[in-house]
Amino acid sequence: MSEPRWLTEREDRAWRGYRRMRTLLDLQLGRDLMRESGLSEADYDVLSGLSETEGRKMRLSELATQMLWSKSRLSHHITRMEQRGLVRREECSEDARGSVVALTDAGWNAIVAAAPGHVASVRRHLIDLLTAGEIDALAALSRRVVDRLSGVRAE
Amino acid sequence: MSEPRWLTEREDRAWRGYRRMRTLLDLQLGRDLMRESGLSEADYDVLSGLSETEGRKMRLSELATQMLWSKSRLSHHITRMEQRGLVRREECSEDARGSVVALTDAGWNAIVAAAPGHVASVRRHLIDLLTAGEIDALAALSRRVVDRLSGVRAE
DNA sequence: GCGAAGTTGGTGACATGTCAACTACTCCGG
DNA sequence: CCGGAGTAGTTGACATGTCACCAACTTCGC
Repeated sequence: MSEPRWLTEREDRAWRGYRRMRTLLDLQLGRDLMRESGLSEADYDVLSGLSETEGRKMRLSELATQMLWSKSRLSHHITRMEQRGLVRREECSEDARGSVVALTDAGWNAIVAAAPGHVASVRRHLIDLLTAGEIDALAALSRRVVDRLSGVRAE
Repeated sequence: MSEPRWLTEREDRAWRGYRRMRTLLDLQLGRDLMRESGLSEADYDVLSGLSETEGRKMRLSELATQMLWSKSRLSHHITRMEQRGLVRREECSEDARGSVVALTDAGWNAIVAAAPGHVASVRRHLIDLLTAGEIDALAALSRRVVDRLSGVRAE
């Protein structure tokens, strides 16, 4: 076992910076969103995912895959959102094992009401602080990281 | 209320990319770490923070501030780590309200054993996939975001 | 010194996420 | 058509984090 390649000072700045940003940004965006619309980020993501699909409904497993959530997590969360009237479970006609999550009117209204404020919050705390070059760098770099991780199931 | 400034396509790529990266990277790093050393990322961060201080001990509130954790969260987590023998609570001589968290030998050994693998994991899944320019861009951009959020307590 | 106000850390109730079964169904080779 | 393997979703037990509140202590104005 050879001496590990520790991070250089520059690499360490990037790594620690990324971690701090992640923590603070999440917290702030979540707070803003909750205060303005009573939704958690998780709620917002579910509603947002559904709102973008044809018919505003989707198979549970498809939604879970798209969101990178476990089926269990999504199932629990959908149960809670269903109790709040934001979504509705429907039977799946093609596959009797499956179920479909559909946006209710209340859910649609909630996402429509929340979106402008949320985008503004994302701009205020992140996007508008970045140069055009940084925007593109962030997109490129995260794309590369995500692609590699998506290909590698376990290592 | 005017039409909100939605994200442009480039901005959206950066934002969604960032979010996916965050989710996948966390998951993978956490898995690697847990498999190789039996520590969660939270455990690692606590041990790492303590290991870098003079005397390997720190006030609870100081550690919480540095880690950007709530005192409550840290208190709960320290209780759990204490039960596993990784840290120890000590009374604070200067302030009888306070307490000090100290690294035990087991905790020190755990972080020393875990660090090389964790750094390798961070390199493999993030740092080594980035160009030098991207490293610096990430450091600069996260610095800016963090600074702004640290100044703004509530908005 | 004293009492109000702030700080420190701990606690319990609760929200959320993970993991490992489990049920019900589909798919496929023979 | 049957039986076993695989898949979809649910569930319960448990780990973790949040929030509100409390007790103990410090600090500060008077």
